[in-house]
Amino acid sequence: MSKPTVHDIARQAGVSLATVDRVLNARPGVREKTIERVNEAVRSLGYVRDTYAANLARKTQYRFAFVLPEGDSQFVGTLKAALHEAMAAQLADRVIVRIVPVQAQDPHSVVRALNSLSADHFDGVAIMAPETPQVRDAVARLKQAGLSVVALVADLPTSGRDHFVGINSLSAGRTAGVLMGRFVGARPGKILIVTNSMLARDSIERRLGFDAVMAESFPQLTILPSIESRDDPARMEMVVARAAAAHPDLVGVYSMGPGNRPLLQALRASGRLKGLVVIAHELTPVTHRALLEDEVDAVITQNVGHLVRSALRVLRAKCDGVPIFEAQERIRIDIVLKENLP
Amino acid sequence: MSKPTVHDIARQAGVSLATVDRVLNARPGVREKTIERVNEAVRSLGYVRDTYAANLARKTQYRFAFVLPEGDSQFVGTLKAALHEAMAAQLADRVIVRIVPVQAQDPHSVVRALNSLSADHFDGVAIMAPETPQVRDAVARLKQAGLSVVALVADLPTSGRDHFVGINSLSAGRTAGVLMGRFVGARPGKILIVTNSMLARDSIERRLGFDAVMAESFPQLTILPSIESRDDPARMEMVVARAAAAHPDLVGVYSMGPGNRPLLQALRASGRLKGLVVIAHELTPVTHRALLEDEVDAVITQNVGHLVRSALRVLRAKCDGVPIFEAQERIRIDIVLKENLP
DNA sequence: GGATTTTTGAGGTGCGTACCTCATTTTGAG
DNA sequence: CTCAAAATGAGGTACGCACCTCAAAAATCC
Repeated sequence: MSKPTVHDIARQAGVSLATVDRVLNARPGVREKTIERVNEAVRSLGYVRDTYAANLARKTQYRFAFVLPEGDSQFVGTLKAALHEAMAAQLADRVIVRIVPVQAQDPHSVVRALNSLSADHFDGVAIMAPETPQVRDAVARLKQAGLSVVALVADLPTSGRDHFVGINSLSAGRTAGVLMGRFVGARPGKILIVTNSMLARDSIERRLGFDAVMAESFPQLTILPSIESRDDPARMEMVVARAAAAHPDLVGVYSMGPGNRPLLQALRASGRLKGLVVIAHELTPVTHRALLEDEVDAVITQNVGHLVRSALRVLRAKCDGVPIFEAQERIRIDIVLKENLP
Repeated sequence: MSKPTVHDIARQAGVSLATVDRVLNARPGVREKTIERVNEAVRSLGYVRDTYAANLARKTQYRFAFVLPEGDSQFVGTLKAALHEAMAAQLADRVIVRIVPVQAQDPHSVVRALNSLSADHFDGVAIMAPETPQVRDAVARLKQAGLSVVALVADLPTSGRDHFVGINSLSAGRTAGVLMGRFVGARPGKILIVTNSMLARDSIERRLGFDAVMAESFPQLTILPSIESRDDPARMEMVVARAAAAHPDLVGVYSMGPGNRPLLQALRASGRLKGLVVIAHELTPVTHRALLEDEVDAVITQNVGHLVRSALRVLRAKCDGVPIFEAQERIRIDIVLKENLP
């Protein structure tokens, strides 16, 4: 009738509770034949361990670290807010999270932070940082020490991380490209692409996706060389203003990453904003407001709530050694217009 | 250090465990002053009840019914699949769900189903059915009997349901309108709107949203009177074919509800499909495929996984009498293009 | 067949909470 | 002040599971 328990398994398999316990928790001292009998009972009864009761008994605390860029990035701000929210909501039971701020653009800072995380104090780490050889090695050390590691927002594919929680940058770039092409319409013109740094893997991939779609479907649009702001708002404003002035036939702007505030300021100052199709990434207070004001036409984003909840679920699953529920952990590429603002 | 327990509260408030228990579970026999003391301790320690331990002790089972339209609607199919998935994944602990199929277009069938749900067998109900006076009364009876009721996908605003899990139809219609207008571009022409029935509240609201955007921003487009299929695939094919033939200057089609398969078939047969902007609702195998084949330009949808998980969470929260976490329960209006297909 | 090792059983404890019973103390009314 | 009623305390049991110990049974070896 109701959920089978360990007692039911013991009865079904004709063994004692202690033996069931040994099998379920992979403790030694059980004959292969008996293990089979118990597993058979588990299968036939459809037993699933009550993880909450288990954790209650085990009085485990999942200790996770979130390595996040410090500074005044609005996206990271919303991410942190979502993290606190997820913890406050009882969602994340028995989970204690420590946020470890790093200077993301400085690999040494990241490595120092990662090396400070020992298995004595943490069971898992979520890392949002650009991929560098040093970071890759540090992740390998963490894995060696027995920690679970997930990459957050930006993937660390060669690092041996357990999982990546985030969206596919190529698809995100393609999505931005299609929206740009269709929103601009038939008129020819130039497209400006702005980013923080074209060295980051996700910038490269977004650009690749964007370019591919443009070449396939919108040949009437010319893409200008990327403009890099290098984390400097003043520089962003200057180069954008210059580009706007230099290209009277500009029809669209694609902002691939952070720095939307100075970008919009420069475009406003240029007096060209209303005539341009602007596509930006990440829904933050700035882009939210810009959507409402019709300054930005579309925002490609990922739900930060999903990001952190997925990261927490995956870390827990990895610690428990249970499989993850792939369909739930796929982060979607959200398209936000003024009309479907959350 | 770690999470405070009832023991900590008892100590802090200077009362016994029994008294804490009486206060926390609203049992009688405690002086107002003492209740205050305990609540004060709860607040100062930041105690939150461990709901899993609580349910373990209480050995409650949450018994929920999902009243869903029967028939071969693809959307309902994906919804059921998501429901089974959510139950299979240990997400829905201690929750047993029974799916109650009804003939959604027949109010009597719905009412009969609702009346069959007694408080002896169920703690809550999620209902996906059109709003009618009979349904409203049946919901009132359920509420009276002490069941929690949430409306699913289609709201029952006047019924006294506890919560609505779904998207705002007006916004969904506006979103479709903007995409239609911008994708069509500058060329003038006619827009065809197809739906199951213009009597359903959500059809009406989607249409209102769509029309409003069109009138505001895309005056060059003319909207034809809605075509209703009345759940009849053959009728759908016929009326769509006729409309396609009658309007050579058709530039777009907005499908507001079910029936995408016969709609697309008719459009294919008319030979006009490739030249039209087609916007449809709900991501199903049919619309998924149509996106991949460039037959449909955009799909407005809601994540069925979110829908069912949200419904389950809300029902649980209502049964527990705890507040719901609004931000997490807001279902987003997803825009799906070929490029950001999940 | 006897000694040794391996496997199994029986039972207890605790996790945080609910719910119960039975004293004991405190309070308020007369 | 007395006495009944109300409020509180002390303690137990259970939920499903993990983890522990010690004894008993079974298998294995020589």
